[in-house]
Amino acid sequence: MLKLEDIAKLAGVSHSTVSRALAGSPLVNSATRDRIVALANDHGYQINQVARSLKLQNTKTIGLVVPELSNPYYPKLVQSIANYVGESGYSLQLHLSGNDQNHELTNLINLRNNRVDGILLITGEHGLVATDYAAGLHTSGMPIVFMGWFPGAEAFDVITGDDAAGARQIAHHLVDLQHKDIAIIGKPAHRGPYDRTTAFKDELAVLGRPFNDKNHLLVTDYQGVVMAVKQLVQMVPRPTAIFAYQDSIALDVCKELQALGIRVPDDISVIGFDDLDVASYVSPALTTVGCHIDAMAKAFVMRLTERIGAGSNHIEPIKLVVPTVLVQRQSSAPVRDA
Amino acid sequence: MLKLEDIAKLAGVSHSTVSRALAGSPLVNSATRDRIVALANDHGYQINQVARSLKLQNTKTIGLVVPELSNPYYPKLVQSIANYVGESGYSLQLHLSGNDQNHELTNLINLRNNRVDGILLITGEHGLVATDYAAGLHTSGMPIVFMGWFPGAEAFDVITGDDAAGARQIAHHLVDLQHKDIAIIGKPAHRGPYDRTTAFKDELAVLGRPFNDKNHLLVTDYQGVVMAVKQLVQMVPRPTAIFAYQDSIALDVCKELQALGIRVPDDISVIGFDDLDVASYVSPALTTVGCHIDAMAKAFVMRLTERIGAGSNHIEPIKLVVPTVLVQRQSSAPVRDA
DNA sequence: TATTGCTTTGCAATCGATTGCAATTGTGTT
DNA sequence: AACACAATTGCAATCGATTGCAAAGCAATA
Repeated sequence: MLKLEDIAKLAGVSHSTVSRALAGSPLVNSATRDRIVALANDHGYQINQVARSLKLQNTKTIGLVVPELSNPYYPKLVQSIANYVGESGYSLQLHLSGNDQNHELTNLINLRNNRVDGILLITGEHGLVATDYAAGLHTSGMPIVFMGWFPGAEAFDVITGDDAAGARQIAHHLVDLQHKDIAIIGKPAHRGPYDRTTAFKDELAVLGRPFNDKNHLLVTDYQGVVMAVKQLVQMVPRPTAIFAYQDSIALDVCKELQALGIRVPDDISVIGFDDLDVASYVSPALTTVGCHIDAMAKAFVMRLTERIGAGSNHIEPIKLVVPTVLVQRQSSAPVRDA
Repeated sequence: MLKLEDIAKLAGVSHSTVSRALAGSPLVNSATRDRIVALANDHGYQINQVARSLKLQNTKTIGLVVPELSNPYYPKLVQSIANYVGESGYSLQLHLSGNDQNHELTNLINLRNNRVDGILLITGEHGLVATDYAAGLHTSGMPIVFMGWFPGAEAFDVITGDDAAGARQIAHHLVDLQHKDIAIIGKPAHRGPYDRTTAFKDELAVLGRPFNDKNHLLVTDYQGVVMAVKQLVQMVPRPTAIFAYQDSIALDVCKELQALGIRVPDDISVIGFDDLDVASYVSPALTTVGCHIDAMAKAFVMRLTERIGAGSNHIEPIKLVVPTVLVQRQSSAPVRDA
């Protein structure tokens, strides 16, 4: 692999001059520069970014920690993030923290060893796991921006979808459709007070339809959904609408209801949260709430590059909340007359 | 950020000794070693991988080039790849070449500048785009493994799903179900002679049901599918089965058929290719062909680490073909009596 | 005490770039 | 011809690690 020195010999100048020439420095005679650039091209010289990084103390690389890619929500996000990172002239180092995020700490240590210029961290079901280490990174000056809520997030740059607002939109939608007996199916909340289900219940109360907590079925996996749906259809009065904590659960719920011969939305309306691509494929297409993932990714990346650009200057942490949109499809309908 | 020198001062030794101690070298007195390691931990020393890379001439990083993540086939792959890459002790640098792969060359140049230890490249619709550059990398000794077929692939390590075999499985399946009037919907083939549709037609001929080429509708986007489906249902005789080149198209086909009041599979059977997650969510669940993505990813990564491990020794290129599985779901059924 | 040999440590070069400063060259002025 | 000044170029230090080789320390042996 050619290095500056080699081009320098070919051109009969010193490696300093080659370095300057390739960087387009005005300190080198333009004729010399052109000659050097031509030589470098002809011989296929390509800079050694590792050496450059060592000298300049930056790597032009951004680290991304994301739980996993099986849940279709993440790939959409990563796609957009990768595009913006690339556009900003950075390379992207991808680390998966895993479903249970047990690699989060290792991921961060790796990123620090690799001296990435900044870190984007997407939290998962368990919020932020490597809290202390992340905080240490932050105070030691490593630019880092989070996506997702977690306790203590106020001290950092955090971007989230407006979960609470989305939940409220769903509440309004169901009330508009005259639903009175409403159920929630979803995992226990790991994201703190701004949780979707909490806001949903609160808003129902505000709208004069206080939520009955025995209608909140806590499930965590497919088996749980199967059980919950069985239980739910036998309730008296039977709920006419179900709010599932996330689309993937909503899809399973629809499947189970249909398996039991119950029609969606004729008998029961089902609403999800996330607006996955799948949501529009299934039949009936799922009514759900989502936010503009690309806009979110853009803000995420831009905020980080700002921090990187600010160098060691202190920047006040901010919280960015991205608005949500209710996407009405076929799985929700007005309640039928009894 | 602490460096070896700093720990050396604290311990009252030279930075060489610290380097050896942290590397667990037997050349340093065990008492000294323990003291140094303790000091390093206490002060949170973390190695500078950039400097290490420069000296050792390796980065412990693998580059991955993949077209995009919106097509749900890729995230599954990337997820598995990322896991195996991590397990092997490497970091992963992710580059998206884009739908039309117009970033492929830039991606490769970047990876080379960054001196990754090896490259995994997943080709897309257009096969390999940056052919010359990739070949140059290969001959210059950069370990590189491809996934997907492209002209001239014989000279490199290539891993593919057994597209041809999968297509043949589908042909058999449809013939078993007594289908005679069969249509294909799919984009023009960019992957050369081993193309899915080609093998499909060939096998039908072998089975005594020669395919009529006017039943092959070439479409490239959603609008195309809409048109094609309209055209198809008016054919005389009307095809009783459709083979879609890939799941995403099959899903759109089902949607359109249903919109026109045609039942799947009662009136027309539809079969896809890829076995995306979505395929099992939709109604009716899609019959399709897939291969074990995780196994494929594993082979992909292992082959690359082998190449990296072999250093500059010449290794014969190999072609790895991963078998496919026919997944029978609800979208295919025996042809009805007229 | 001098010699040998082993264990442990440090010196200094090296990886390939960037850049402040000094040195060189060339041009214009008197 | 002598000098000032600007435009180019090169020297050498630096980034933070690894490692071959020399040197120092120490114990055992003659």
